Amino acid sequence: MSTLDEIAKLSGFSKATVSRVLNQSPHVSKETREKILAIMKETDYVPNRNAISLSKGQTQQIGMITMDLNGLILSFMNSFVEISGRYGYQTIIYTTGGDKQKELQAFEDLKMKRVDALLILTSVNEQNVISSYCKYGPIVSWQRMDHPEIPSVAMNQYDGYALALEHLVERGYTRIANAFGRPSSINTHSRRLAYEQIMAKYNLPVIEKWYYSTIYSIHDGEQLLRSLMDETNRPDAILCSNDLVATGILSEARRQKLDVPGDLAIVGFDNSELSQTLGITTILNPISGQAENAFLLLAPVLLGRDMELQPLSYKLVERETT
Amino acid sequence: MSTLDEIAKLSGFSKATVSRVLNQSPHVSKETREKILAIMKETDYVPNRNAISLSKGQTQQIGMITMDLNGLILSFMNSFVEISGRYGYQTIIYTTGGDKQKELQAFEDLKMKRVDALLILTSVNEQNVISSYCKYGPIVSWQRMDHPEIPSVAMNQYDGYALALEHLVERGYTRIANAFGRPSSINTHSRRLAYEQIMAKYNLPVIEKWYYSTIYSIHDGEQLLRSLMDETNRPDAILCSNDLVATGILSEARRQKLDVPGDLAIVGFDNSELSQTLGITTILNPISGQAENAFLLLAPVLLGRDMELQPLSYKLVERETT
DNA sequence: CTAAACCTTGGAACGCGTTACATGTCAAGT
DNA sequence: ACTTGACATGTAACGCGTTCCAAGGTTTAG
Repeated sequence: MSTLDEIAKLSGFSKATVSRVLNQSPHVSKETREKILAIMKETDYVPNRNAISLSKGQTQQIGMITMDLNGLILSFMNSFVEISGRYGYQTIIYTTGGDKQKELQAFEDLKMKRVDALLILTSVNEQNVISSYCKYGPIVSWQRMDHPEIPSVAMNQYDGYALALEHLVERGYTRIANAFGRPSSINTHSRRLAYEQIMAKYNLPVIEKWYYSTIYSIHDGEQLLRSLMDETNRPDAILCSNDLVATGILSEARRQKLDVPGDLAIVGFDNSELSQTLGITTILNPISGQAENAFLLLAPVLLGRDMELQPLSYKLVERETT
Repeated sequence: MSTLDEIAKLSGFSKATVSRVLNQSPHVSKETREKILAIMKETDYVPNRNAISLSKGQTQQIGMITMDLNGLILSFMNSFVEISGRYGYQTIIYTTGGDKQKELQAFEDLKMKRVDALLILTSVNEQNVISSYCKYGPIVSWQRMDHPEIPSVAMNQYDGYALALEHLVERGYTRIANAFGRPSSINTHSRRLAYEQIMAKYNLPVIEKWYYSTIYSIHDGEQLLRSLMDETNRPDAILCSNDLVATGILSEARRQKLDVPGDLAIVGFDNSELSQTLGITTILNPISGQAENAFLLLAPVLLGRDMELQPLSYKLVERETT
């Protein structure tokens, strides 16, 4: 395997000139360039990425931190890999499984310059631990972060939730339950706020009993509906924190012979493939757009130029469950 | 940002000794080690990954090539990232979108030593093009490859398909249709073979008309069943190439008021999350096991030691569609 | 015809660890 | 007392491009 040095010797030019050829510098005469290129071809020369990274001080790699890989993250990842690839950046995955130590490894890799930047999808370390790594390279987050140095591309779910609520109210549903996720999360807070404000707007009762928390999965959704079946005064609609929960509720409703949307309306969140397949009304969460914005936020540092973020908005996707 | 050289100077020892401390070499006295470690802590020293990669000649990174990211690949990826991480390897994603040139980039990265090895999930380049890169590092494939130098962890689908067939026959279904994928693929070939042999074994008719090809997605499944509705002599069971197709057929069957499994039995393939959710009988494809085997196949070159592959087998997962 | 400007190319240091080989020391073995 | 060997540490080359600065040659403008 030949090296740049060998090409230099074979061609009779200096390493500097060979390097210029490699980097398409205009300061090389045509003949020289051609001679050197010919020799490169002959000797099957390929520059060594590690040497380049070492001397340039950057790797063209972006680390992506996530607890696990799931359907939602997939679409984010897809778009992010796509757009960053377009600018010559590779994406490298750090799945932490929620382990703080493992997650820290990603931050150490930023410090060691294995990656030029980090994208946090979900993280478990304290924010001040994370922010202490900001000096080593740009970090952006999907998940909302309360730190000025770490911008987040997550959207305020207030708008999306309000959209869903208005839709339900319009359709005549008044007894609306909420399946929230993590009770302390910012998203839950926004949703609750939206719920209370919209209900107030239409003079509808806010029933705190119908705030359900820590509902995340299909299974949680199934269980939630099952527990509701025993009650006499049941809600006539359930707003879910994601499409998985909506799926669980829907399949349990079918099992219980409830008419959807007659007896019960269901609204999911995210517009995942699952909701498309099953015909669940949901809120389109512009995830690809957020992924692109994540990269655009890194651009100032990575590419040295500001790039305008694209404006994003939630959309209601009406299907058969409302 | 301090360097190894600075640590050496500050501590009064040579670079070699500092390096030994870093690499936990036993040939350093306890006091020396402690002194050096103390100085490292003080100066917030972190070794530079690129320098290490350059001098060691390897990056501890494995590239994963795929046309796109989808549900099935997710579980493969999850396991692969997990096991390779356990041995200190990072995974870096190359999504090609089916573009040959983009895919070649991954192979060039192997040549340039950006990655130590490659894992092909789906590729579009000719096998002899791919195999010409074997000399630059180990390459394994999920997708079956007909090249001696590129081992594949894909399993012969004959067994899985036979399992599904035996199950259907046992249940009394005799008019069994096949929804195949790519007609020329090895998998389709194995499935067809299994079909013909099992049908022969039970003296059941093989109806070539019921070989459907290029059926991949939910949408394809829906369409297939719709077209079947017009026929007078309908199959009483459909074996699908994946769970997506089964999902499509199932939801269309519901729409058409067909009784599943009374009028029509459906068997999927892969045991994806979707099939679990919807209660589709399917064949469990041990994907995580294949992912682990993929890494184990790289182990001889990467870790310098042979590791035993784990034996894998298909399993029938009975649910509500048979 | 000369000075300023430009183009092409080279020299050498730099980025930062790793490692084969050499040296010096001290204790155990005979 | 002398050899053998284990152990701690140093020296210097190596891995491979990049880039700043300088220099020689040529063209252009005045």
